[in-house]
Amino acid sequence: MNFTFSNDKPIYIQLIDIFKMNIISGLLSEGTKLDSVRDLAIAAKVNPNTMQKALSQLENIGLVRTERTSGRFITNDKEKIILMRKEIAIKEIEDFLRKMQSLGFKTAEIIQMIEEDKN
Amino acid sequence: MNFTFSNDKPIYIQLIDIFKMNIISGLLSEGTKLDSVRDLAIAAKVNPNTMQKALSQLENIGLVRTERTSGRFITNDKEKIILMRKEIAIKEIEDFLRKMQSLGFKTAEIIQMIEEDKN
Amino acid sequence: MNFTFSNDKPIYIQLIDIFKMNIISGLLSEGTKLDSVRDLAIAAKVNPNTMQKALSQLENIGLVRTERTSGRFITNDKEKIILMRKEIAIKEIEDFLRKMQSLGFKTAEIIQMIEEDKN
Amino acid sequence: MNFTFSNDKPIYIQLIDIFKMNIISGLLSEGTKLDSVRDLAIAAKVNPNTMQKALSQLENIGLVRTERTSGRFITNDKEKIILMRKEIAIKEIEDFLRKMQSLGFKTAEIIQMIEEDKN
DNA sequence: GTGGTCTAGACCACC
DNA sequence: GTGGTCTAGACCACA
Repeated sequence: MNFTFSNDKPIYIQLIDIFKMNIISGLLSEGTKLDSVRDLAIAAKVNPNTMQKALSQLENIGLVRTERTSGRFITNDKEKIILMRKEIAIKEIEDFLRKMQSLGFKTAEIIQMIEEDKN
Repeated sequence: MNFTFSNDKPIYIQLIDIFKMNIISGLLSEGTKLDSVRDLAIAAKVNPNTMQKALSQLENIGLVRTERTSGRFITNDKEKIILMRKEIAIKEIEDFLRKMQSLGFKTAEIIQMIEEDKN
Repeated sequence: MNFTFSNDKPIYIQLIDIFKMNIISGLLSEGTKLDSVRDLAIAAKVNPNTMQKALSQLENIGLVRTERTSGRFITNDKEKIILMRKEIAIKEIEDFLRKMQSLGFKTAEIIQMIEEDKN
Repeated sequence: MNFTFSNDKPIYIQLIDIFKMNIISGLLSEGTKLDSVRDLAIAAKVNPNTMQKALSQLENIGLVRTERTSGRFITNDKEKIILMRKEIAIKEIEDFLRKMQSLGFKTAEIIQMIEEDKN
């Protein structure tokens, strides 16, 4: 797992995003057992409190489940993961289009630029 | 000029963005004299120092020129403005594509979703 | 660190210069952790905001790196420091020669005067 | 006469420097009649008050003499001009050497860099 | 405790 | 009146 941080957003937010991405991409597949908070914190070179905060938010969203005695696991709910992927995509697209439109680009232009960027 | 702020980003950053957009959109055309710091601060319902901070950063980027005792002006450099629009667009597109790709979407899918969103 | 100010230049500019010189001279070596804004402000007998302004400009130049909650550090990039020393020197030399030449001195004369001054 | 201004120093100071340089270089030779404040102000694209301030300081130093009815003249005192040239040169050299030495350059290095810059 | 942001209000040089 | 600087002091998120 690749942990690199920018400093324009709180680290725990960036941790959450990293986990989300790794779950969606399948790098962390359903049911996988996570390392301990302490080990994860060490791996990410982050304060354990920060890692803790990220994980508990992931738990709130339902992407991670805690079992008191045996540790934390990625949810088994495959539907949930697919749904989240869709939700994030829609949000990203809308944000993107809104920004581009306020820059004065038409949808056709935007698509063209994406086509070009592909190369 | 419409000043409304969210609270997820510092006000001075939002001010910078507002000015940028107004410059790009042509609402503030090249060479225009800006109102005084104090007046702009009043208009935005913001402390003069906050407005000053935003404006001096705009000056650092080269979008605004300060004449010490006569006021601030939008750059005359039309090229610079066009360039900035392009730069912002490219940055937005790349960010967007990177995110979408790490969500596992192919360019074709992305374009299709944009097409659909249009409606 | 010796903080004394003249009043022909803004304090924050003088602070920047002091830090630069201390970095170049090695008094603040690469990677060093700086004291907190508040402590530095006290040491320099200056308002924390003023110190902050100086430090954030040093960050813009890339001489200082900020870690959001753990403090500020001198860059680790030794090359950058050497480069900066060189840049400042070149700028000073060019400024100096330009002035001397517009006073009507030839390079040979200038060098001779420097030689004499040495004694 | 070439009037271009930076904005790191007051304009009237820059005006004074420009006049000094032009006097020393001989572009304004001894005894020359200056244009009126108003015309000079127009030529320099500067507020007449600013030009006035510069000229009266030049008068204080004795480089310019005002004759109530017929206008302002560059001093006839050639010695004074030569002296001033020398003074400025010495000051510039000392400033320059002080700065270079605090950057850690030895006199020999400085001279070498000047030699190189010459090309 | 750390940096970051913001407000309020003052003073200054310059034009 | 203009921008620029500085102080004082408060509040916040983050670690």
